[in-house]
Amino acid sequence: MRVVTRRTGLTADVLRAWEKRYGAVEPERSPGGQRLYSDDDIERLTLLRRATDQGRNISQVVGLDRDELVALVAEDESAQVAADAPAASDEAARYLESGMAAVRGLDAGGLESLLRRAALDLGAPAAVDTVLTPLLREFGDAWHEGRLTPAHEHLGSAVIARVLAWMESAADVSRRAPAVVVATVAGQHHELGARLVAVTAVGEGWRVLFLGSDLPADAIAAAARQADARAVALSLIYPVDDRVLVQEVGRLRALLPSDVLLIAGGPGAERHAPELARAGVQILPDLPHLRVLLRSLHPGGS
Amino acid sequence: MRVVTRRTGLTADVLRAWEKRYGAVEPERSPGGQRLYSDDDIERLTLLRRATDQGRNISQVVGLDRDELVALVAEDESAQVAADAPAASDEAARYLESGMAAVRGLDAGGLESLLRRAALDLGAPAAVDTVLTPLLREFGDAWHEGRLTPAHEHLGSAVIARVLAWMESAADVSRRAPAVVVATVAGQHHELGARLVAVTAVGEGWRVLFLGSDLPADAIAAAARQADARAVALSLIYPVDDRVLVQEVGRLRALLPSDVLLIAGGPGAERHAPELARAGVQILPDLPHLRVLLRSLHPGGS
DNA sequence: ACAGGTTTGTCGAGGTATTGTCAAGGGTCA
DNA sequence: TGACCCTTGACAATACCTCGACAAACCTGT
Repeated sequence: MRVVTRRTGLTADVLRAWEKRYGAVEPERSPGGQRLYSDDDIERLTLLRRATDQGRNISQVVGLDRDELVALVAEDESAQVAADAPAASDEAARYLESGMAAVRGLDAGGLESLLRRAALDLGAPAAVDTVLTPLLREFGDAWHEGRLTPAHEHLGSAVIARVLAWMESAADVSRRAPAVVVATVAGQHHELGARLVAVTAVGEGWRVLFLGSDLPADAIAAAARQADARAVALSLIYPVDDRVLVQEVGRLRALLPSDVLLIAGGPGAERHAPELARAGVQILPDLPHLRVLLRSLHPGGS
Repeated sequence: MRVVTRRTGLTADVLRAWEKRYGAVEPERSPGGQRLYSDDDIERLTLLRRATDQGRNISQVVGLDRDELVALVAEDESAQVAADAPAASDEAARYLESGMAAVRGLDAGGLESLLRRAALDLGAPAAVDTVLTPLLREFGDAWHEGRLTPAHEHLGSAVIARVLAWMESAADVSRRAPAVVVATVAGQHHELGARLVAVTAVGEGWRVLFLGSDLPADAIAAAARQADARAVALSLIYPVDDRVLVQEVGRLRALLPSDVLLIAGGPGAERHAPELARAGVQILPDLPHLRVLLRSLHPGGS
């Protein structure tokens, strides 16, 4: 089945070889003898592919059951993430503290130059992971707990958005780099999450098409096709209406060419992880994971 | 196993050599004879690698057990952090190579965006120490050896100057930060050296007064006094006339308030180190040393 | 300073195991 | 009918394996 090769990223030959040689999956057959894969088969094959992508060798992982595979893949992939995830330093802690102080004093200019300095000092990946993201989260928490007024929170978020835009524009990328479409669904915080994704992708040497929020699936798919994108990344934060969200993402998946990877992250993605994964969406827990994934799609990043 | 080389950062050859020569680990074997490493093996190998990375030699650490290794590595690495010179990474090597390629192709725009990306990716200190400085040196060498024409060299230097200016301006610093005056004596390469110093100082949170080249001692002293500078840094490259250089620096020292530190670096400073040191000038061999010194004068840098 | 010796990472040659891919000839499906 | 899929049996490319040798870096003792 053609569908399966697209979904799993394996060639038809490999599919048959694995079945014949190791009995990796045993799909039903149509009356005429053609393979009919179930959703479980596809999931299993995808897991096997991810395991082999990490360097495992088929003959050794093919005997594992679903849960063991999930564990193995999670471990391998997170080991890889851990290998290059920027560690929180005490410098980062100092930036965080100064940043909070600047926000409390409504000192937008001070905050902006502080954050730009942090970005240059720590490097973009470390700054994003250990300063900007935590700061954003802290704004949100402090606001909910009444330690900051909405005005403070807005000011802080706006400055972070500006700094992210600066980082994104500072390093423009060759026209021939692979493209990724970054999109959101609606709302203002959404857009910040998407900006984080965009900066991360640019840092890995990708060409980024940043589509604002609130776009229907067709528009996103059309943009991806026109830009010849290799991937589409969605930032899902508020699950405004669960049903609609999952449905819309599913629709997008169907509209995209099947060799375009659809990636989702954020709380909204976590919550619906099972359905989304089954629909062929790659769920990522955080930016370091995204970084690793992008690198595996386009190693020549730097 | 591929997995192991990824996770430990050791090559397959080294893995086998250690096993054969020292019995560092003794992995199980598959029926076909391939090595099957356990998680403990991987941990142990990683520790061994870290120990050797710190300069230990294998034969001496290979006999230690896990806990001893952990202690040893922790000690070595913390000593390393104290020294905090950014280590050259292979990312840096890639940037260097692409940078040279861009220069050979006279692709100024490409070089500029590459270097800005490097700065954001690695962070300013690491970028300056492991990309920009080596690149500058390489331009010089290649030019002397006829591998680059003067035009290439000039183009490269000009782009580096622009990138340094961008880095310097990106993070402007609070009015209340301590100030340092950065000056040179004459010539165009001089100015690049001084720009490197300026960027380093800005990165440490200092307010920088960048005075162009070719200023007499009185003018520098006057500027330092007016800006209430804590230090004056000189980049001494061509010792145009040795006698004049030493004399002029001595005069500057005399004109400056005695609580203002006078710092000098570069080949010109190295050559006259004894006299200059005797005159009360602090000589520094490279930028990491400067960074440490600045930090000791103004710890709240970040 | 310099000739030996040791340590250690890397490479090549020659071989086996594993695994992806291909060609040929024929069947299935809309 | 044409596009797609099937099976089988090669085939080729990787990936690992061992062993032996080499070269650079480092350490000696003179």
